[in-house]
Amino acid sequence: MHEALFTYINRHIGLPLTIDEEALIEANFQPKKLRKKQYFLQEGDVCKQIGFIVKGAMRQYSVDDKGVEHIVHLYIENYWAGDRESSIMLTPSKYNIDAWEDTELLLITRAEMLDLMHKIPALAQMIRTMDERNAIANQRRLSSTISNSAEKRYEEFASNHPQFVQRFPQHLIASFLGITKETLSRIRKQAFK
Amino acid sequence: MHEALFTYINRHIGLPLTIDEEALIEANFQPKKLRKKQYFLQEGDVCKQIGFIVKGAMRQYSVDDKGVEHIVHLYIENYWAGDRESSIMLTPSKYNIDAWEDTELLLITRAEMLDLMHKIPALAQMIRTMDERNAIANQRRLSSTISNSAEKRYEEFASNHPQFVQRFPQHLIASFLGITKETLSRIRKQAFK
DNA sequence: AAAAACCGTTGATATTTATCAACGGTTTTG
DNA sequence: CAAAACCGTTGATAAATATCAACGGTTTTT
Repeated sequence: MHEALFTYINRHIGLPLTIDEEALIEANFQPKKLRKKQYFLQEGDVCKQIGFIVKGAMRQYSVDDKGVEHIVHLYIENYWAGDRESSIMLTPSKYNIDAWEDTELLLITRAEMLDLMHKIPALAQMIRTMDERNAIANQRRLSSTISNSAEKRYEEFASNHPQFVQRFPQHLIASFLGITKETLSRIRKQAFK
Repeated sequence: MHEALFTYINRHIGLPLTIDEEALIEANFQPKKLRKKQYFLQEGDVCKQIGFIVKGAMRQYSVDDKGVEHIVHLYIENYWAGDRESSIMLTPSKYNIDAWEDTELLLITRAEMLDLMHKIPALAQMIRTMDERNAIANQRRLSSTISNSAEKRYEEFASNHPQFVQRFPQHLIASFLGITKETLSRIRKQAFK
């Protein structure tokens, strides 16, 4: 099960991991299975661990006063799920994260991760790269959200992330884009002619 | 002029910088003055440097097909201005950054910064903290943008960032929030009764 | 000091998007 | 396998927000 993680890490660093490093990583990442709909994080709890997704799909969302869910992140294989703010600040999370499909995760706490990063420089490098890519992706999404119409936002998303479009139902994609499912349905109909 | 940077760094690390470290930093950050409206970065150029703002105010924005500006960031003292995506990927930027007020900056290239981070561990730690805070702020902004109405977004922004509200004109704040200046004007009028 | 640019506001109107309700066709669950 | 939950769609309507044009009061530039 840890193979997927080794592959992921090796793809993001210069020299491949040594046997010893792999052993250290294996010892620190705890496997966990979630069945569809099970929670990984619930609003109000502190996010103590982050999870690398080996297999499956998850979503992160907040729930507003009216009970409406707002999807802030969608995750599939090779993504890291967690609430960074809660995890770093040790504050109760405003988000829920649950499994959309049956999911296999590898879990690690922030403290363990920091420790591992000291022991395995390549891992530290990988995390930095991951953070950068993440920052870039967030910047793009933010920019798209404040600059573009719902239609353009969807087109952009669908062309950049076709895997998500085919994997998650439309109403989740709509929420992720900050629009209602009805509006997305109409946008797609429109785009089709 | 570098004093402001030392103060900033010391506020974000455990032990204060040594004399030698301060000298090294001073040697690597190049002072630069921009007059109001001067560009720091123009769309199409690669962002080669990032700038620490010692004094002044700047804005980062894209310009759409219709010529409308969309403000993606507003900066004041103690902020770092730059386009991370362009800087890391060495791709032409989609953004402009210019001085809203006369501004004093300290500039450094990415390569120089990475080098400095190796030589001064505390600086590396500071940058990591800065990145984390930034990631958290972006996450919050994104969440607010997809979940809240224009009115709520403005209220949240005004209460979290009063300095910006008093320092930048309303039409820039509006653009930053992804709404028009007329809508913001009406929201404020509404809120006032 | 005059001219020009900038800024916030307002009114009238158009466009975009949300809301509410209903439906038929899945898929999941007991 | 029957009931329930889920999913996407559509229509009618309402609400939020954008657009366009104009104004008076700054502030900046010449």
